[in-house]
Amino acid sequence: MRNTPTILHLDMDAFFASVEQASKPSLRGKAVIVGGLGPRGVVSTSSYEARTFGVYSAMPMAQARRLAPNAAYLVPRFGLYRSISEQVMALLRELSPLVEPLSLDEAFVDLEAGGTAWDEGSARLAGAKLRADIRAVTGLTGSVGLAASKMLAKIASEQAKPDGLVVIEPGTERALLGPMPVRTLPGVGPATGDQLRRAGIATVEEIAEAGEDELVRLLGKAHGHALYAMALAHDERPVVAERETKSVSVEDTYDVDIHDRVRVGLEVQRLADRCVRRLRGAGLSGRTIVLKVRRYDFSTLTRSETLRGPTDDPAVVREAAARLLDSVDTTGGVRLLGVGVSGLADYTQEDLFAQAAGDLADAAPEEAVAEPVEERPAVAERHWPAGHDVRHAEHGHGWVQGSGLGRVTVRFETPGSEPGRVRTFRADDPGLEPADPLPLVPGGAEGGGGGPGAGPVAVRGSG
DNA sequence: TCTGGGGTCCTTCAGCAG
DNA sequence: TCTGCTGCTGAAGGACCC
Repeated sequence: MRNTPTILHLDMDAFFASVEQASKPSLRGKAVIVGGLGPRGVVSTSSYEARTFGVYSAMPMAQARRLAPNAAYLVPRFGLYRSISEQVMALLRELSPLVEPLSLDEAFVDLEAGGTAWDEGSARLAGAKLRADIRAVTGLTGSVGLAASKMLAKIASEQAKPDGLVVIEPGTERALLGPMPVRTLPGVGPATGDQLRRAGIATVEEIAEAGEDELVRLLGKAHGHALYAMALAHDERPVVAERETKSVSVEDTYDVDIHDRVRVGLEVQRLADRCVRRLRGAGLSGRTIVLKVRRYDFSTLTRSETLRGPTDDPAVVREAAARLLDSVDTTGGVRLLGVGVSGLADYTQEDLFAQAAGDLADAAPEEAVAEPVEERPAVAERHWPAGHDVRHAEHGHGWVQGSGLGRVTVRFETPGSEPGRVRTFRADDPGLEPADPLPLVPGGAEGGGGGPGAGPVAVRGSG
C-alpha cells in the first residue's frame, strides 16, 4: 500500500435532494424527500433538514410521511442528476485519468496517477480546489476523503460529511479504525453485522483480534479473508477507470399485487422488451436470461436459462422469459417482476452467422434506440409528476408542487429567482406544458431531460 | 415499519466429463 | 465396469452497495 494520502473519495452531499433544493428556491432550508411516491415507494435521498426528523435512505415512504408530514415529497429526476453528475465527473478527470465512478454522486480518484498530488500537502490542496470548483460549477457541495487506500478514503469522506474534507494520515489508520463499529467496513451489512455480533465481535479491533481463521469459519473464504485484511487497514484495490457491465436488468414493483396469471405473463413480456431496449442501447447482447419474481409474502425467487449463444432479439428474450415463468407458482399474487440478461457479449450469434455467410448487409442491426416504444398510449392522459419542471404560457417557468383530482399546483420560480408564488390549474390547462430543467448556476450546462416520461409516473400530493 | 431499482460478488449444489 | 476425485458450468439464492 502506498504511504501517501493520494486516493481521493468524493461523495456529493444528499445529492438528489440538494439538486432539488438548488433548482427550487422555496425548498432551500426545508425538509426535502426524494423517492418513489407510490404506496410501496422508498426514500432515495433526504435533505439534511429531513434527516433531523429521522428520515433516511431506503426507508419506506409511508414511514417517512409519518415522521415528516410537512416535508416536500418529490419524484427523482434522473436525467437532471445525470447531467450534473457528468459536470462533476469532468472536474474529477481534470485531476487524473484514473477516475472510478461508483454511482451518480460518488467516485474514487487516484491523484498520484494523475500527477496532481504526491504528498499530504498537495493532496489537501487538490481536494480543497475540487470542492471549490464543484461549488462554482454546480452550486452544490461535496465531501472529500483522502487516504492511502480506497477503503480509508471512503471512511474519510463519510467523516467529512457534510461539506468537509478529511485526511487520514498514513500510520494512523489502525488506531482510527479500531474503536469503530464493524458496520463501518465496506461489505458489512445487516446480516454480516448480526453474525459478527453473535460471535461477540462489535468493533474493527475485535475483528482483527478474532484472527483470520475464525473469520473464514464465520463468513466463508472470500468474505473472511477480505474482512480481516480491511480490519488491519490493508486494502490494495486499485482505482479502476473502466468497468465492463456484467448484466442488464429491469424490474417493476406493482402498487397492488397481481393475481391474474395472464396479466403476469403480459408484464413479463413488457419487461423483456424494456430489458432488450436497454441491452441494445448499450450495444450488448447476452446468453443467460433471468426471470425474477417477488411474491405477495416478499419471498423472492429467480429462474434462469442459458442460450447457446448471445442474443439481443426481443422475441428470443420474450420466449425465454415466458418459459421461465411457466416454472413459477404465482398463486397468492406477485408484487414484483423482473427480467435480466447476463453472460454479456458485444456481438450476437446472428452477427457470427452473418459473418460466416459473408452477408453483412442483411445483418446490420437496427438502431437500438429506434425500437418502438409501445408503452405510452397514443393520447396520453396528462400526468404531472411532483417536482418536475413546467412552463405556463402566462406565468413562465415553474415546477409541479402537487396534483390530483384533475388539478395541478405549480410554484413559479427558477434556480436564480426568489421563492415564487403558487397557482393551481386544471390538469388539462392548454397553457401548461412540461419543460426541461434549467441550469442550477447561471451560464451552467443545460439540465438533461428530466422531463415527462423520465421516471415512473406516480403523482401524489407533495405535502 | 413493511420493505425500490439496478447492479456486483460469493456460496452452495447438481450434473457432467475425464 | 464401477467408484472416487477434480474441475467446469449452470442454476439458485443471499448479502451488499448506492
